[in-house]
Amino acid sequence: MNEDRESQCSAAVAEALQVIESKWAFQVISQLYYGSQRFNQLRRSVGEISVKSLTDVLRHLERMQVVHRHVFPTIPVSVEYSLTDKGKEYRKVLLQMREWGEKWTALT
Amino acid sequence: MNEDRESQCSAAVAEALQVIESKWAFQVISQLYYGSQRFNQLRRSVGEISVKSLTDVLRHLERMQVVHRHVFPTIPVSVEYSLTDKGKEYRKVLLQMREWGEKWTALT
DNA sequence: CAGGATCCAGCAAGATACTG
DNA sequence: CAGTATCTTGCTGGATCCTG
Repeated sequence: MNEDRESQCSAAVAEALQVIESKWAFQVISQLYYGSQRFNQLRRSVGEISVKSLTDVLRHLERMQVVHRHVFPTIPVSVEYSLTDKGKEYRKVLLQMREWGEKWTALT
Repeated sequence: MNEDRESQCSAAVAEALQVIESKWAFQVISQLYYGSQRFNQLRRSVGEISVKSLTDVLRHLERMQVVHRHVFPTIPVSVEYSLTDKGKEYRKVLLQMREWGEKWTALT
């Protein structure tokens, strides 16, 4: 039986799903495709997101190794967020979504 | 400026994201790849899902035209759920997720 | 500036009981 | 069988205040 294969596949998809589990994740990732951004900068460009939500999603993406956090010891400190290679390659998933979305929304 | 292009792209991705917005959607869709299933049948194969949650996600997927609902006027009635063409093609997205997931979880 | 801590409202989602 | 209706609750996520 190929239950192992099954569950492995599910696990892989689950991992990908986790990335965008938060409703803000997609927007954050999209913004970071334009280049690294600082916290408040990101906050503004994303739009109506609370401090808590942004930190939450950033911590989440950081743990998933999709986003990298770089602290500059200036005064006051500044922190830059950028996509890791893993994060950059997630674009493929998003592009596939876009392709699907465009195909099926076109013929409403 | 290409803001239109931008927002169109976002909308397309948003559409795709909506499909799996519910945490059960992925499981339901996966099950339906095996073929159409009836309500309680689906309930059992998905696992620990409440009646409400299952009806909710099915209604949602139905409105997104990802799932088709077919009622057989037997006594008692039986209802079969299956994937539409739009739903079947969503597999591409899932496969892309799987590919990404497998690549990056392999090297933990 | 970049968050940590806390408080609270609102909704998601489960359990349960009932129906055509 | 395939739901609907209702009640209840746990957790999400926003607002606010505070700190290194």
